[in-house]
Amino acid sequence: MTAQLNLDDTLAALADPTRRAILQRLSEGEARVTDLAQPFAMSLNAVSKHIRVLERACLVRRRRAGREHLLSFNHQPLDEAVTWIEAQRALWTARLGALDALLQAEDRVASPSAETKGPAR
Amino acid sequence: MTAQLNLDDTLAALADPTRRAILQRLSEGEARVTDLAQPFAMSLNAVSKHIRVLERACLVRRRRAGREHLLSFNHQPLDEAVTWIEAQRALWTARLGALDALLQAEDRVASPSAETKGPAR
DNA sequence: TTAATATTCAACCAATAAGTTGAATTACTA
DNA sequence: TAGTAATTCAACTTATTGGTTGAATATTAA
Repeated sequence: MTAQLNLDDTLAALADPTRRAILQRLSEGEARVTDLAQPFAMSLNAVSKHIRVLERACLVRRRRAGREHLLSFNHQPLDEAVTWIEAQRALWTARLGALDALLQAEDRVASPSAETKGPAR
Repeated sequence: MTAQLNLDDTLAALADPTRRAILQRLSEGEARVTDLAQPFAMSLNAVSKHIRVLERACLVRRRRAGREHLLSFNHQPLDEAVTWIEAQRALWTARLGALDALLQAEDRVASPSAETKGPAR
């Protein structure tokens, strides 16, 4: 029931400027729903909904203290997101490396002797 | 008109497993729309739409060669995304560092000789 | 020229997202 | 106890998403 870590939810949660601003605020420390809502031009309810999205993505945790709900930042899903993105970049640069090696190999073949390739004419 | 780099679009584009799979494939090299669609259980049209979303996010580029459209991976928006995420983590750990320092300072006051500062009582 | 291939465009549908307003719940405070 | 504060719940609206099918547009091949 703990709405386990899920890249789809994490990235979707991050894909909204309001939610990113909320997270940014929370990465400086705990805050109440009302505090989080204050900077925004939307209703408290709207912010409450955004918070719920962040919770579903496990990016924020909630602790109740009387009538106040104290939200806090959880970095764990961010780690997962970065891991995925970095893996893509790694693949990409690996491929560029391989391509580069290939081109160099072609050079070694193409330059010394002549006339080996080309559409000629 | 080049649909400039935008974190919202980037993260929203990444928040879908089909699109991530497409990107993963493209990070190994160029491919046609049909090639990209082949592994999926959905229509070609659906994949075509996913590609359009990735293009809007500048995560893929398109080059036409006759009737074929050759798609390729562009890492730049990923860099931006990682930059944002890392910034949050940095804030977070900075705050934890500060909190830690604070707690240590309190320790120094509370345990040994006492009486150097603090709200006393 | 005709047929097949690669791709998009257009219209549609169901589900979800993002916001609203108003009412309900729960916990403090005077 | 009565009122107010902090928050969610419920219902509703509008826009977007992710998928479908069928037709249109180019380009290549027979």
